[in-house]
Amino acid sequence: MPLITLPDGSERAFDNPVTVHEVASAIGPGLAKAALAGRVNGKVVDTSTLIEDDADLAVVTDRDEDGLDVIRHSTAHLMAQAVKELHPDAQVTIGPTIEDGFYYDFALKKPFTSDDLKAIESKMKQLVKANHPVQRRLMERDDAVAFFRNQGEAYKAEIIESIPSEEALSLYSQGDFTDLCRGPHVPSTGRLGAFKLMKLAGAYWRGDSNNEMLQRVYGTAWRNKKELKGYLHRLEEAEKRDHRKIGKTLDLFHTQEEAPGMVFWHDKGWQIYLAVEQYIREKLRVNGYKEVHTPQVIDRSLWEKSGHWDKFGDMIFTTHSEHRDYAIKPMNCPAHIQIYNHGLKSYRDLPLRLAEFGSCHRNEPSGTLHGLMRVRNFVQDDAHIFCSESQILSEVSEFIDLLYEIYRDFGFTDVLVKLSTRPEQRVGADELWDKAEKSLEEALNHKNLDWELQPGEGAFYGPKVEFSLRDCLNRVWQLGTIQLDFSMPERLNAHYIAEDNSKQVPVMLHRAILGSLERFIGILIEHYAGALPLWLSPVQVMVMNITDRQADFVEKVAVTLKVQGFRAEMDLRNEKIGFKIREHTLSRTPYLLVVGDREMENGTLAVRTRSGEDLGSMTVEEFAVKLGDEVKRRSI
RNA sequence: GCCGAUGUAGCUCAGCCGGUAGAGCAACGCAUUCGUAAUGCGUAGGUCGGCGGUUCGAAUCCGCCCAUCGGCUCCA
Repeated sequence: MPLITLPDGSERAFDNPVTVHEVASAIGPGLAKAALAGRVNGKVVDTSTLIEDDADLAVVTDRDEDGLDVIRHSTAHLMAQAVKELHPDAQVTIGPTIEDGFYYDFALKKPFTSDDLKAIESKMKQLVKANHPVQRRLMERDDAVAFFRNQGEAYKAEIIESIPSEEALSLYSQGDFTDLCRGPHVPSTGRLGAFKLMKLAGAYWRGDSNNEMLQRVYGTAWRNKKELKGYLHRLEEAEKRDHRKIGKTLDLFHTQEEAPGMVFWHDKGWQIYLAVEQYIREKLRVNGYKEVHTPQVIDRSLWEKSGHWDKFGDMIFTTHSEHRDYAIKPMNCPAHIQIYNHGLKSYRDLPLRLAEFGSCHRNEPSGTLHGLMRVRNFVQDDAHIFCSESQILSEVSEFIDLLYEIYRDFGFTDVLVKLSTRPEQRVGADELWDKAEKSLEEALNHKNLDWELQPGEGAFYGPKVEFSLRDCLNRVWQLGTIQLDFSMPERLNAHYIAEDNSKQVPVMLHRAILGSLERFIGILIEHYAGALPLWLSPVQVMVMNITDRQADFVEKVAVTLKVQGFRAEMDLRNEKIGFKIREHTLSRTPYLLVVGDREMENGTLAVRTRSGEDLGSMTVEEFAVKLGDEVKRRSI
């Protein structure tokens, strides 16, 4: 006699066990028709699920987030069904939902082509029209293994074998297609429809690069056609923000075949770079860091001692001279320890914070390079803090404050925080790791941050916290990090004399806020779609004449602004003013100053913003004050 | 590194079945001196990513390499 409690608190009693669908029908035929799944005591289940005892039930429709997830998951199954019908020799593996959609991995000798994708999509549409009921049934583990082996589905059988034996296995069938799946799924294929197959990709079986590569098909799925269209439109808009595209059109930087993964900064891009670097330099100075500079080419013996040669040898660029092997430095830390080691240190010297904008090279695998986001030559706002164990918490804490302050200045508030703990391959005693992980966790909680744990993802020498932002296509990139290191100072003989006159090894904190400046600028460009805040804009002001008569006046204005430290340029070309305005608006110059006879007579400027706003006329002095104020406030 | 796709003028792109390349914008020249998102006319510009092969003949077909793009793996 189940008593069903609905989300609005109302209760309905039934004489016999009922399915979710039956409850929905009892409430109303409209709801029954709209039901995609049910949420029984918080767990999402099929509409065919039988409820035997008293329970809370919410009927899940497409207006529910869980409903959308069910749609996506079922669309993945629909795709697998279509693939099996078109390519009977394909083996299915896994097909989860992801943000905005789903993917499914297939094992198939012949690579899919984009034509195959079209064919699969049409087949999916046919299957939707056929409106196959989706049926769930349970199967014994051994039977299930036999069932899938029998169908030539070796991967599925392997998955089942890895599922704990006490768990019941559910199989879902639609038409001739049966898949192992936890579910839940929509009641029938006719409930799907707003989907599109997006791209093909390779993916390793079980995410392990030692395994064979499968073919992954990505798709997107939505509640209805309108939402799908909206999503595709958002994608198109996002692609316009791509920093590689903007970098080209705004003439910021380029890359070329002869130097893969390394950036040729053009003058405008370099202005941004310098503005960012100068800003950070000032922040570091105020916050007790000492800026240093170390060699880019250092004998390999130092990297052997630090342990990097062993672990990352194949990713270190090398060079040699007079029978000596050198590494082009992949990081600054061993060099900073050399500076630390120069002269005996006392506990009174700690914490010692050494910062460097050091150019580092890493031979990243070719397939991973990506615009400014993943490069082989980069500069970080890198620093190493040498401190005692008792100073860790306060140092980490202060670092987090500084990081958020800086992100805010750049206009970033949506920061993802992750704590990565000890990996399998590591150095250092477990007690040390316990302590290190705990102090990071403590610092994060102390700051009331939402953070995610990434077990086993720490560096080989210590745990770390990562701070990430998303790019225009929603891909996550790590920028800031703070990493505890109990190992390298010891390996490289760093010491200090403690209060009790004993010789101690300092703890080293590796930390960066922006991370690689290249990547950070890539994120900046995308975040602002090229229209950087005034203080970062490569050209802040463009002064333009209407006819040749005003050329001298324009030049005077431009020089006046330049002398005051503004990045002002002038455009004296023999072009119509509309043409010039259009060009400099498209190049995202924040302020456009127009000088005609009228202005020249009054000694003023007509001020226009890149967003098309007319700020009226003002004198150069007035404009310079306004500009200076805005730069100082770093207004966005 | 692995899987797949792509690579034509400075940029964006066209070029069917093999017959020695084409547009728009930009550039350059001339005219125009103009008031807030494109003035008109003209000129010039390409070893079709590289190397090799098939062919009477290759941007087009085949092979290898390089780079880029989308993923996967990796990321001190």
